[in-house]
Amino acid sequence: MLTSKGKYALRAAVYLARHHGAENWTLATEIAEAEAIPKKFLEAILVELRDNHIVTSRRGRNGGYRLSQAPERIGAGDVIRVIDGPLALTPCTSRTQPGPCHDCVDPAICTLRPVLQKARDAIAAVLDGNSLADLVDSVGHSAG
Amino acid sequence: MLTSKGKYALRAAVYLARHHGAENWTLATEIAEAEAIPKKFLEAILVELRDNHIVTSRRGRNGGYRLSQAPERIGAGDVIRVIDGPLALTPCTSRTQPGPCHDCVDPAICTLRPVLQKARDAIAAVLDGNSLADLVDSVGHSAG
DNA sequence: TATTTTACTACTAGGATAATAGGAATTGCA
DNA sequence: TGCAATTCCTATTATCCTAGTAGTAAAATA
Ligand code: FES
Ligand code: FES
Repeated sequence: MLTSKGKYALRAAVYLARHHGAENWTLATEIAEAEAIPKKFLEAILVELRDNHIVTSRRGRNGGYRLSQAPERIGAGDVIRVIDGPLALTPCTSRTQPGPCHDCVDPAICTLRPVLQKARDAIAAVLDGNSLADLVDSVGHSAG
Repeated sequence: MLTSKGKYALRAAVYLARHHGAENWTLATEIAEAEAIPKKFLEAILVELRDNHIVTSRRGRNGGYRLSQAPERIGAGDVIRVIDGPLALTPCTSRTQPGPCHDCVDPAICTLRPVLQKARDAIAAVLDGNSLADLVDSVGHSAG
């Protein structure tokens, strides 16, 4: 399951994708109200997305947030990874943040890993294969 | 990510699959030692698996645990669902425990659901498509 | 009846989640 | 220059979840 934070982040990103334009800065307040996300919580999320180069921010009057790249070039998986961590089901099958499984007796002959690896690949294929732009016009008819 | 509990459960189930036989009862202690799982914790896990008809138990001397069905008929996803909950990334995309997403403004026109639905289907295809028997002999060459 | 083994109930330490609060820093405008 | 808007930063909090541990009861067998 995604965390609320992860869902908020994805919804905010899709909102920015929907309102994406050359010099179009969107206010945190606007996103918070439109998507019913607690404002202060959303601010923290946007800062994390900024630190990970998903969004760009501008302070002061006429400030706000916008996507760092075109919505077509940002995958749903990119946003989720930043906020909720790796898509994989175990450290040993993560491609972006690989690590050892401390609780597996002998990782070299682990019987779980092959399946979990396939599961990760399947999840990543879907989440990385759908950009924010895809999500924007996916209501009712999701893309491949 | 799976929880440790979920991984323990899957490892225990694979152990039982590897030692599956007509009247072959395996001790919790044996599994715990072989898989380096805290014994008391494993007992609690096995009770949950029993309550959900994944394993069958027998008390007293010569007691123990065994799979309720042939290893070929139990999917990896079945075990994970019991211990870690739905495979889906959101309540709205769960097939086994569907529920509303309280934090989505209007679920009827949710832009996230189509992709998340595909993600769930992809995960479920892998995890339900691989039985415990598949896992047993999957070291190094995972099955389709 | 003694021993083995599962079953049940209760408890705990630590960490993660989902926020909230208050103010500092920056920018634009009058 | 000063004010207002807006992001940014640093705590703090309540609640739940995770990963166990401890002790005992119940059942089956020899
Ligand atoms: S080594 Fe990662 S699940 Fe076994
Ligand atoms: S309704 Fe479930 S993610 Fe929007």
